Amino acid sequence: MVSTTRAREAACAATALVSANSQKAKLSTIMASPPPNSTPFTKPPKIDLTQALKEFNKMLQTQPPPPISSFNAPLAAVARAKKHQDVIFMFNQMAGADLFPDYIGMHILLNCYCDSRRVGLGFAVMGVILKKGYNPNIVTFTSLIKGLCIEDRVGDALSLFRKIIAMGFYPNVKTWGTLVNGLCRSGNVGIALRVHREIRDGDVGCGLRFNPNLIYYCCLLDGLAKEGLLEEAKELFAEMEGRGISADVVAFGTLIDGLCKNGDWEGAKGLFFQMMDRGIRPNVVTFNMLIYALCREGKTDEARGMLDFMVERGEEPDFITYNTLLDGYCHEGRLDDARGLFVMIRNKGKRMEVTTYNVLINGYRKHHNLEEAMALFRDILSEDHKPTVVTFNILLIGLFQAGNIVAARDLYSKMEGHGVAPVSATYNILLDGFCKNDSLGEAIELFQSLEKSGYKLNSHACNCLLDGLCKAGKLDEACELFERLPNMRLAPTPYTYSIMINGFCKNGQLEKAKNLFLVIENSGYASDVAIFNTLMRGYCNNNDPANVVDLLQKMANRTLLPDSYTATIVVDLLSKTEGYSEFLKLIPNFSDKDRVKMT
DNA sequence: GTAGGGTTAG
Repeated sequence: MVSTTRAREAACAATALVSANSQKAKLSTIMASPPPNSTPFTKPPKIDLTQALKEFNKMLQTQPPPPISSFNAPLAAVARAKKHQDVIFMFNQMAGADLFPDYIGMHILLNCYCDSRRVGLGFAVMGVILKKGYNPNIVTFTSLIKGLCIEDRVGDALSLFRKIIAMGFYPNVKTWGTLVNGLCRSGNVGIALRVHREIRDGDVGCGLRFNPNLIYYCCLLDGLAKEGLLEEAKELFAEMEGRGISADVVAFGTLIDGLCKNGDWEGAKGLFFQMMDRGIRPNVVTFNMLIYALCREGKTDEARGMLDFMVERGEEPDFITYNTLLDGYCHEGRLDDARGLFVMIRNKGKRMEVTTYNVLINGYRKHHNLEEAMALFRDILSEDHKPTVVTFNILLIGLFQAGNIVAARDLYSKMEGHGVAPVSATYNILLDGFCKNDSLGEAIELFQSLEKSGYKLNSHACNCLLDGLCKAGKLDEACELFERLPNMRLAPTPYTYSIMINGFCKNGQLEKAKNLFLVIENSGYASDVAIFNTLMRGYCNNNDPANVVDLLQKMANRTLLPDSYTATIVVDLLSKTEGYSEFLKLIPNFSDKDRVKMT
């Protein structure tokens, strides 16, 4: 939890960072010179896909066909561009011409399946490799481990890793990196760290030599930092450097970002200076992280200072820099400053990103200035930009919030003409908007027409309509839809249950509310605090304090923490009912001040 | 010619 003191320190640190002239002077000398120890990570050259495909098609038509191995280069090029569908299409074309890939080609296909969440087919390709009399190697297994991680089959990935070691294969830094990165990305940072220690300390046997590199460490570092395990991250950073692997701008950036997001500005600042002392230039990403962190703390002035500072240092801000600061201003309600920045960006003469417009439009929308928001929308059109679906979504929300259903309808009807297709979020906005603007009929109509057209509606869409139906007192229709959810292959969310319970309560059907609650309880579904709150609110409003207390007791028994909404119910209960205050004290969780968060 | 590829917004 970020404390206010921390936030204040953060602001001071950042101010110091941008305002202290001596430091600035020092920084400028350091940063003007090229990094002394730079071993920059060089991105692979941009692949000319058109060229690769042309080459491929030419080979495909050549008679007699060229050696099979010559197909691998274009296949690899398209695979590297992550165009998995295209790669598979290419293999199909080859099959159509009776061309069967060689060992390398089969690995390209296998990896392609693994990357596109079809690890099963990856294993099938390995089957073919074996059938053809080849042996899988560590490359084969590395791809499969990645595929398993992508599909969240972490246990399988780990057991495959151990199995291949037992079979005498030697995982290398790429295999470890794949496994550790896959574990981190699938939310298993703790396991990733354990595996790392296991590999590092040699427990995996087989005489493995642990020779990690910067990329390997960065994967794990990022995982730890994102998970908020900063102590572990710092330790790992030290371990890495202790092995003679010097951090670069990315490694520093990863840790700095983690510290920022954890509110540790002193630590972040320290690292930032340490990095510059080493002659490693912060790049636009580093600055963007700092600007974001400052904005999040509400320190937009310091963030602006940071922007000026980076420009002074000759680092070009990108659209993320601008969007971040713009959003910071909007968040604070400083729409004039936002507009000023926006104009400044526009005057730079570079092509604006539509996302930049979207940020400002959303700012105006949030602060109920629909006129400015719409004016910006017209700017997008007149400046020959293309609005995105996000632009429309923001404006639709604004128009519905303003109760301007006519304009919302009109805008929606114009989307297609702008070449923008609605997405599920758009439909949800419409359904919710119609319901909340006394146009339940229109919401139902839209819902039905979407269903009829075979559009896969999501739970959120159903929730919108369910809420609309309940609030309009159409309980029977709501129940009908609720019962239809399984047919639509949708599972009710906690919010769905709350809507239904609330609907019953509001219409005086407390018994039905309770029954649904019991169904949820008995189905083994973990009720969340919101579901309890809804039912308790219903009892409270119906002057049934005994049942409220009963539910509070139930919550306590399963250590479900009350929230601020629970608190309002309790306050309400105490204000209108005498004799319950003593009883409430007996409820363990509620009387334990360390566990109750009622802020 | 096949495997990991790392930091930033919404």
